[in-house]
Amino acid sequence: MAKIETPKPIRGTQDMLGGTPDSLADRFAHVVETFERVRKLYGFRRIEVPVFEATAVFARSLGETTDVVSKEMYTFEDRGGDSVTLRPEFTAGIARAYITEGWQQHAPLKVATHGPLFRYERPQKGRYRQFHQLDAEIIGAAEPLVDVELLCFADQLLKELGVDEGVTLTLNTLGDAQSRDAWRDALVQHFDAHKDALSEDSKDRLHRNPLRILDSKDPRDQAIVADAPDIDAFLTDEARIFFDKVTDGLKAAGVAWERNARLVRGLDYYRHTAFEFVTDRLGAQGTVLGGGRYDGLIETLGGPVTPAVGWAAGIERLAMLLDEPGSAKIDAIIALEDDALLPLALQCLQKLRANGCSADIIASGSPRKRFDKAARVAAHALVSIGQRDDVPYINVRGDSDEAAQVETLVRSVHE
RNA sequence: GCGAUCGUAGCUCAGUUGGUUAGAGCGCCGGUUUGUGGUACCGGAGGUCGCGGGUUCGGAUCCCGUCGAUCGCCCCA
Repeated sequence: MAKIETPKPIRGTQDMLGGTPDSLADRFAHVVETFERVRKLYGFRRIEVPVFEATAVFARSLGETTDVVSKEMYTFEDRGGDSVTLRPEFTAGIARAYITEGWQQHAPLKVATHGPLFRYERPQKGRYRQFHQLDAEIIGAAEPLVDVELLCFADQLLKELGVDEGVTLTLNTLGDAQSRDAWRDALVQHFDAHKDALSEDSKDRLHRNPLRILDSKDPRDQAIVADAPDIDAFLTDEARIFFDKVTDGLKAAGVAWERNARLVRGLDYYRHTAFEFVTDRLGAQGTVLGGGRYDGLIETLGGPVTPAVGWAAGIERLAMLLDEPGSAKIDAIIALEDDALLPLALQCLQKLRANGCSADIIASGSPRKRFDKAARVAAHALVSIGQRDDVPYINVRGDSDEAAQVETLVRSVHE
């Protein structure tokens, strides 16, 4: 008989198993739980949006020339012949839902979600083809206060996760459409003048996405970038005032930040506030949480002119920054030393669980060695069940409060 | 898409300049202690040495290709 070959997992996907002290699965869950808790503190409503959308949703809102759209999307034709795409990010789908589901009636609307995203990229540390993000958006509010609130949410989340050490908020403004366009023109002019000295990548970026030259890592670009004009000189009065209000608000709220005049965002729809929480602890993937204001996006998707701000955070990246949570002990582990007593053991198990005590049982392998196995399980109480001279016994070992409770419950089963 | 490193039991890894039936620890299964005992002893199962070619009398070991992993470029959370 030919051996059945097990299909391999898809490149860039991960399987995660919890239950060990350093397990990614447990850290992952902890990040999501913390997000859910803090999200409620800030009054963000929970939403769910589809994992796939009509391709146009992403192509139009992210910009056709962005790398994400031009070469990283999982796009395919469904059986009906429609082009659909696995979401590479959250914002576009949420903006679409805002328009098509009549969520405008709730504006200003604070929403949050989390889930898997898909991008066809070369996997490396902190970067996967199926990855997961936390996401928060405020739609239909133009005030800088809202940007501040969103950043406070992000800041508190990182603090509660205990990853704020070594993570800094870097902030910039891209101005309004007028400011941004003027700045962009000036940058193109500047870089075009030094075109020959630019790296190959940046020559390409010059036409495709000139703003991105600013954060090029290529040494050849550094000197030219250093002389490039900042956005500040091109800000309209309104854009300047807006940014000042955001920074004043952060100061009042006690959120630490640093200005990075070179910070731009990869996607076309950003305006005004742009920010990233960055760290040097994740290799090449420095950004742990990033976002900004995208006032033009909803209009681009065929909706009414609607201001909005949002951010997304990589769950895997946050999980990697978490200090080892330490494996949680279960309350009781039962060692079944005589299979004849299985019914009694089951009664004990169910009694414990029904009363809120976590419990598990070792009942496989040599009965003799089951106690030894159970003793190695991280548990508050070790319950051994067996019989001697045909007399059943239950022993409970452990000296914590949890162990005492376990003993009481177990004794109540077997009198 | 480009570059570098790596790929041996379920897991972590040893395998000297290519040379007989490829090893260890952990885990798994069983046995020993007639015992209330977490650390002991003995035994067992489990490997197409990622996959495919090539060089050679002979390849886990050398060469090429391929797939995968890791790290970086690009891009981004």
